[in-house]
Amino acid sequence: MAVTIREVAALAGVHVSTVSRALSAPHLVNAATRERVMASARQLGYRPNRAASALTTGRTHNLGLIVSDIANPFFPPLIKAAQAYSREREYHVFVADTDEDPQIEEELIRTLTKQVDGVVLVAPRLTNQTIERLSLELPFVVVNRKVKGVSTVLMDIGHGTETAVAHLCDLGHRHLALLAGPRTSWTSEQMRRAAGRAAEARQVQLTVIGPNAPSEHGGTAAASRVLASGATAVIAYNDLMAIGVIEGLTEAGAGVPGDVSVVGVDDTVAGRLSRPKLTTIMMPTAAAGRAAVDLLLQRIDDADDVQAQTILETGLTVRESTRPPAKP
Amino acid sequence: MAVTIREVAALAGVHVSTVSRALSAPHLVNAATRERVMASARQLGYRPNRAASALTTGRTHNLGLIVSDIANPFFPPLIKAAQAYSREREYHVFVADTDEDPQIEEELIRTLTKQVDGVVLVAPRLTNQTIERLSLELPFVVVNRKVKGVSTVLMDIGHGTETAVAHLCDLGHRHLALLAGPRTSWTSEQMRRAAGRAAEARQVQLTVIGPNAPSEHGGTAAASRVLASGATAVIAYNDLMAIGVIEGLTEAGAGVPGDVSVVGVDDTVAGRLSRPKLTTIMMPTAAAGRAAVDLLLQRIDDADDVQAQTILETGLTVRESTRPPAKP
DNA sequence: GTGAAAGCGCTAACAC
DNA sequence: GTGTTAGCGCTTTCAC
Repeated sequence: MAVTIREVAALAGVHVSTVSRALSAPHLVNAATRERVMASARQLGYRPNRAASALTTGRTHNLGLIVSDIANPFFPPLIKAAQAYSREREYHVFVADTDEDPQIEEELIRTLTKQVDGVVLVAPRLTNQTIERLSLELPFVVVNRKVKGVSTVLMDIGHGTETAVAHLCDLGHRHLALLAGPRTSWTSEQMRRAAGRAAEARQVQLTVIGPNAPSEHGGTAAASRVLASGATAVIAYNDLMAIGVIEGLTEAGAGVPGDVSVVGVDDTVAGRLSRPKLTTIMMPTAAAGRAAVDLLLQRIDDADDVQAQTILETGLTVRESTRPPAKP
Repeated sequence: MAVTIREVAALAGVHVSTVSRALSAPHLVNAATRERVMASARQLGYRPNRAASALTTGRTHNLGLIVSDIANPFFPPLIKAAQAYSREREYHVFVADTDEDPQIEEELIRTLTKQVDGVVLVAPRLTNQTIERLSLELPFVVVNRKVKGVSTVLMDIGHGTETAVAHLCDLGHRHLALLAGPRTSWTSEQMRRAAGRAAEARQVQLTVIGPNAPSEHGGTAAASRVLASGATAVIAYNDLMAIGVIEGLTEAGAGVPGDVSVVGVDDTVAGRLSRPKLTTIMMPTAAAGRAAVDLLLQRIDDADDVQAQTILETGLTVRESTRPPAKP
C-alpha cells in the first residue's frame, strides 16, 4: 500500500490529526509545524486517499457527467471543457454514455450516487418527474432542459432557431420543414415552438416531421418525408441529422442546396467538414460544459439549494447548404 | 445520508457482517437468511457505499481512461466501447483528457491512482520509462504502445501502412510522403518503419515529414513541405491531419486527388464526411476499447502480473482521395 | 496549537 | 452459519 497520513505524522513528529489539519485547514496549525508536515509529505510523496476522506466528510471530490452518446460530435467539446475545468477545481469526472436509453441513464445515476458529489446531465432522456425525484438525493445540473428545483445551463436554441428561420425566409423560402429530435428532448421542443412562432410571424408554412433519431440515419430516413411535404428548406435537429438528410435528399435526386436548403444545429466538426459545408445553428458546447461544472460546484459548496440558471447565446453560422429556392 | 448496511441488518434481524456476506459471498450464508437480507436490502433501496468497501478491500471498482484529446474523433468510439463494457463488468470509468501534455498525463495518473483499480492509457505521450515506473504502483493497459511489463492492445498499423503503400504504388505513384505524428507516438514510429520497408521493397521514394501536430492544423502546416518534396501521394498520421493537408494543398493550388493523393489513418467519421471522401487506414477503435478493459480487469483479478497482449487487425478503406498520379 | 479518541460504512479474520 | 471484533485512512469533536 501507498504512504498514509500516519507515516507523514511519524516523520514530522506530530500526531495524525495535526497532519490532517495542516493539509485541509492550514490556518489552524502553527506555521512552523505546518512547514514540517508539508516537508514530510513532500518527501514521502504523500497523496491523500480520497476514498477514506470521502467516508468521513461525505465529499468524494468526484463528479458524474452523463451524456446520451459520446460519439455524437456535439458532446466531446463539452466533455473536454467540463473535464478540464473540473481538474482545475480538483475534481475528477466519471463520464458515462447512456446510448440514448433512459433506463440506462437512471441506473447509471443510481450507481454513481455514492461515488460523486453531483452529476451533470446533458440533454437527458429521462422525464422531468424522474429527474426531480433523483435530485432529492444528489445535486444535479441539467444542460438543455428545465427541471423544477434543478440548476440548469440552457443554450438559447429558441433564438438560434428564429435566426435560422429568418435567414431562410430572407433567402425567399416560403415553406420550411422542421426535423424534430427525440420525443423527450427539450431542445427539440424549443425548436418546434420557436420555429412555429417565427414561421407564423413571417407568414410562411411550417411542416414538422418527427420525432427522428438524432443521428445520420435519422436524417436519411426522413428525407422522403421532406420531399413529400414540398418544403424547400429544412432545419434538422442536429448536424448529424442534417448530414443524413442531405445524403437522403441527394440520393433521391434533390440537390442541396440547389433544390432544398438544409440547416443543422450544433456547429460540430462534422458540419464543417461535410460537403456542402453545413449552415448550422452554433451551440456553445465548451462554455456549457464549464458553466455546468461551475453551477454544480456552487451548489455543492453552498448547499443553499438555490436553483441557478445560466443561459448561453446561440448563433447562426451560414455556410454552403442554404441558398434561395429554385425558381419554379 | 443514505441507507447503510446497518439498517439492512436491523430490518433483517441479523448482524451487519451477515449482510455483507449475503451480498458479496452468498454461498457462505444460509439460503433463508440470505433471502431475508436481500428482501430487506431491496425494500430499503440499499446500495453499497463503494468508497467504504474500497477502504477495506482495496478495490474501488473504478477504472481510469486517459486519452490525449477527446475531441479527436479517433477517441469517442473507443471511450464509448470501453465505458459500456466496463459498465457490464460493474466498473465505472474516469475519463480524462491530457491535451497532448505529458505532464498533465502524469499528474492525472498520480491523482487517479488511489481512486481506481487500474488505468488504460491510450496512445500515451509519456516516455516508456515513466510508464514503467508508474506501472509499479498500479495496473496499466497501454493502447498502441509497447512497454516492458505492461499489458498492451496494439492495432497493427504496420500492416495497414504496408497496404496503403501497396495501394498507392499500384495506382502508379513513385514518390510518397509520410506525415509523421508526435515525436513520442508509437503509432507514428511503426508507420515510419513499415512505410520505409514497403517503399524499399517496391523501389519507390519515401520522404518523411514531421513530427507534426496530430490535428487539422498540423496537416495544413505541412502542405507546403509536401509540395516541396515533389511527392505525388501522402500518408498522414491521422484523418484530421489528412483533412488538414488536403485543405492546405487545395489552397496552394494542388488538387486532391487530381494532383496529389492523400491517405489518412483511423477511419473516423470526419474522413467519411469530408470531401473528397478520405481513403484511410481503418483502426478498430471500439474493439480496442473493449480489449483494453478486458486485459485490465484480467490483470486486476488475477494479479499474476502476466503481461498480456492483444493485436487487432487494421485495414484499408479506399474512398475518393487516392487516384493514379497525373501524367507529367 | 496539538493530541487523544471516536467513528464514517464496510470487510475479514476469528470465535462460537 | 452467524456474531464479534478490529481496522482500512482519514476527519473531527473534545480535552488539555
